[in-house]
Order: sequence, then structure tokens, then C-alpha cells
Amino acid sequence: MAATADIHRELTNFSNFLKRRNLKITNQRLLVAEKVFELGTHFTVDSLAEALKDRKGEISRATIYRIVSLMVESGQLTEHNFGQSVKYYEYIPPREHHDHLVCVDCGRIEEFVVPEIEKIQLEIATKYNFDLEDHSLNLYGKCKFLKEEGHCERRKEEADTIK
Amino acid sequence: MAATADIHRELTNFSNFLKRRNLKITNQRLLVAEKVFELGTHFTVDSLAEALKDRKGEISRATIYRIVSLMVESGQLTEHNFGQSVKYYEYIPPREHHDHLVCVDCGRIEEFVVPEIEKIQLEIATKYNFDLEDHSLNLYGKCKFLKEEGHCERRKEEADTIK
DNA sequence: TTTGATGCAAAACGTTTGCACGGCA
DNA sequence: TGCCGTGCAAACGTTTTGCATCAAA
Repeated sequence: MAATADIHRELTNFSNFLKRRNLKITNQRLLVAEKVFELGTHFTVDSLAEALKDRKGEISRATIYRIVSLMVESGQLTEHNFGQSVKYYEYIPPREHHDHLVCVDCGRIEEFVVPEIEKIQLEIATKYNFDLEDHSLNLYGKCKFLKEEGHCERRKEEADTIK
Repeated sequence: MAATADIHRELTNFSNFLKRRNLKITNQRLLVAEKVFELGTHFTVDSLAEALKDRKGEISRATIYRIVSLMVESGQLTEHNFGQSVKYYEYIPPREHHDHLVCVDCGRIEEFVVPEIEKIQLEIATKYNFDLEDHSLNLYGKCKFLKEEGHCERRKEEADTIK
């Protein structure tokens, strides 16, 4: 999804972050980070682990959890709670904040940007004497597929045919 | 927090909801609902269970989980994900939608209302052909106590002195 | 060589569920 | 009386952690 040059730049950023913290630059860290930048979409630790299976010698979930947390600290990933029990993560290129539309049926996630919102948020933060660090705006509802065709893409529950 | 008359009205609404669904009106359901309306603030199932301990014969967590879910269905509670692992619930009096400021340090939650946001959301939903049902806007940052005094009220981790 | 990273398995966490019993209608 | 709700404990899915081993610096 992201261009090769961007991936390279972000990998360098991540390596620098690790060095600054006196953390080691390991194969696992580079492979996970690379895949994250490559994906460019929302993912869960589980889906990321799946995506990493193409590599020889899978990376354990415990390690992926640890690396993903590091990337949140490095500022290269944001964590989302869309009301489900799993956490979603997303690589957000610098200065491209956006918000989310979440389908209540299929969980489909779409993104949008509204500059006015950023302005309003600053006003609120000032009014309440609050040091703003981040925000999340999620709109929940029926996606266009559900609305127009009466059904979404395959729902999560239906995907689990057995058990 | 809520006036007695309001509590009474909401209890009636909840009873009517139960009747409509052919569900039984039990002591536990009334006690939990009453406490929820009484609190009038954000709570977790855990904190609600604590608050209910004053009653003779505690109500089991399993039951509280079930009743809280019912109240979400009845439209009298909304569920929040503030990025923590626990779910927060909140009784919202009819037509009083508001959003939240969440302190990244102490978890303190403040509320605010911005009418413009509602308008912007409708525009977005229309643009993306989305049937809007709900939304959540959370601002994360340092609360005024942390900003001004350098520390919040007792943090969660510090509260767990042992272990 | 030293220290931190990894993988495994077990624990932890909040939440849900199966089942036997008890209470509402 | 019949059926639904409750409480218990066990199961659940996700995430975290202790520990022995392994690899980067």
C-alpha cells in the first residue's frame, strides 16, 4: 500500500527509535515493522501474525504483541478500539490524521478527513484546560452495502462455520 | 445525580421495555437499573457491582453483565470504549448526546457538547452513503490537574500497592 | 561477554456461557 | 405450573508475563 521509499524511510525511523532507547535491532522487529508499513491498513495482532506466515520461521504472537506496543510508543502506530473486544492498529503516515466510519454489521472500516473537526477539538481542549494529545472520532452505522443490497460482505460470525 | 422523578420515569421505561419483550421484572433488574440511574456517571460492571454491595444479598457479576446488556438494548445505556480494556457504560438522558475528554494518565472523564460536530457527522455520513446510528468522539490528553499540579488524582497502578 | 529479545506455556483479564436451582407470572 | 432469571463455576478470547534459551552489540 505504501510506496517502497516510504517503507524504507519508516523502517529507518523505527531503527533510530530503537537505537535511541538502547534496544536491539532484531530480525523479528524489522520483519514485523516492514509488514506493518507494507499493509498500510487496519490490522489486529492476529491478522498481522497471519500475514507474517509467509516468512520462513513464524514469529510468535507474544513477540508481535511486544513489537506492536513498541511501534505505538515510537508514534508509528495508533491503537483503535472500535467497540469490539480486539484491538486494531494502524500505521498512520505523518500528518495524515483521519477518523473512522465503522459498520455495525460487518465491521467494515472506512476513513474520512474533516479539517473542521481538528479546529473544534482545539477549542474544546482550551475551554477545558486540557493538553490535547490525540483524539478518536468514530461514526457507527450501516455501511452502503448493507443499506443498498441488504447485506454486507460475509459477516464475522458466518465466517466461523465450524464451532 | 439524577432527580428522583427522573429515576422513577426511567425505571418505568425499563419495566415497559421488559414487558414488551416478555421478560420478567425481577428484583435484580430493578435494583441494578435503579443504581444505574442514581449514579448518573460513567461506570464499569466492576464499579457497579461494588456500588451494589450495600444491598443485602449481592448481585452476581454474571447477572449484572446480563442486565447491563439489556439496558443497552433498551436504549437507556450507551457503551464506551475509551481505549482501556474494560467497557464503560453510561446512562444518557434522552436527547443529551455529549462527547468525552479522557485523561491519559488518571483516566478521568469529562464531558462536553458541541452542536457543530453533530452537523459535520451528518454531512460525512451522507457523503459516504452511510446510515448513521451512533458516534463517539473522544479527546485524549493531560487533564487540568496533571497540567497544573503535575499529578492527577491517585493513578490506577499506584492504587495496587501489593503485587 | 553482557544484556536484552525471543518463544513457550501459563497466567491474567474482562466477559460470556452451561447448567441446576429458584422465583416470577 | 411453566418458564425465565439467577448464581456458580468453568470456558472464552485476547493480551500479558515468567522463565529458560538465544542472539545482538
